[in-house]
Amino acid sequence: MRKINAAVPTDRRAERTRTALREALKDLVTERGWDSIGIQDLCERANIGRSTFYLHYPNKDALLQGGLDDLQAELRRQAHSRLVKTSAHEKAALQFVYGLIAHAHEQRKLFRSLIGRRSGYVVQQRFREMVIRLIADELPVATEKISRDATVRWLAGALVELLSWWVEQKTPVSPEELTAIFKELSQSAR
Amino acid sequence: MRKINAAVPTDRRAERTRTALREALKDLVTERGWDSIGIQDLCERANIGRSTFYLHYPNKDALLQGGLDDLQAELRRQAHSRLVKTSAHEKAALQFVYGLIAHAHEQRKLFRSLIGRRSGYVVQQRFREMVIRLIADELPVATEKISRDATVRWLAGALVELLSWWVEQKTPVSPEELTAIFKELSQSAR
DNA sequence: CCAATTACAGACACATTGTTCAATTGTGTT
DNA sequence: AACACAATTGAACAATGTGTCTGTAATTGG
Repeated sequence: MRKINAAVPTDRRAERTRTALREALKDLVTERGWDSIGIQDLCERANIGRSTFYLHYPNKDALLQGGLDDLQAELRRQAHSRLVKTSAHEKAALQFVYGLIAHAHEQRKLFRSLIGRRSGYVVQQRFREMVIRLIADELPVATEKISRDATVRWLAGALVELLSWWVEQKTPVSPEELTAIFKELSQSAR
Repeated sequence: MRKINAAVPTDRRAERTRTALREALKDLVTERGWDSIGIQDLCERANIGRSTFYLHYPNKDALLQGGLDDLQAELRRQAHSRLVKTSAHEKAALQFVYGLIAHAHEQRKLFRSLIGRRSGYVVQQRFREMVIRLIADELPVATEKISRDATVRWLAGALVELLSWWVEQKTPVSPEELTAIFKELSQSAR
């Protein structure tokens, strides 16, 4: 394995190379999914020599990993800023759900490649973990005998799958409707 | 692509070859996950010539799909036989759920590698698709305004995620309890 | 301007995939 | 038991992709 400078590049060329690679990754994942993408393809799309790739990342996963941190940070930021905007007297639990759904609505294409059928495992996994954390934060403390963890996972799985169904619909229902559907279906969890 | 005889083999040799391959797949997935397994490895483990593999399956995915198809068929069979036994006024849907959970219980290690953290994308995807099919078959026809597809996906996501939580627990609740939990949580879908 | 860093194309060894083929072995059938 | 046929085998093959290494050219920061 070769030594990789994983830190923030000080050189403009390195900077350009990396952003080009990340853009290429985003595009290609959106178009063709994760598995079918080769390093060849990434480099061609990014207009980068293939050997240059290995100067920055040891493999495909590392590239994804790098980009994903940023993405997740942004998702959380956006979701959070939406959350604060919702009025304080709407004290219903799982307020973030509408925010998340609305966000998925605006960035439909991105979400399709994120959680849709063709995305990669790492991405889906991360996204699910994020939703699990969000739900774990907001779910009222369990009163019944059903394990809270179980409920959280159950709810998160349902939400993610519902979302991934939704973003692939051609003429989807509105974000408000979807939120209503989800809350209606999930009322047993309250 | 070569022509594959996908039908039930009439020849014992073909029968043996296929079961050997499926056993090898099960073992190897349990040991090493999905991604790192090559067709080489499968054939060595199954004691099969590499070219023989391609006489039966076009690729790794197809082998997995075949195994999952069997599982699906068996779960359906179980569910059906249960259904006849249950009294006519207990028209409970989703009979297969207990079968699936019990199966996951018996083959805990396999399921951990199948749907747990270490598995690959393809496996999870295929598994989820199977659950979606099973649910789609058994879910009562929708009466409300909520789209049936949405309900199916919602339910499938919840079940799969609950399962994947369960198989990673150290001291898990019993299969019966888990089934009860699932039905309790999902009652809004009925 | 200069030294250091980065990019590049090309070539290399290596692994994996999927196909083909002739020879051999096992099977179902009569 | 003998037959025709289907399955298996190992070897060889092209094609593709990966990761590494080289010498050279181009950009960069100082």
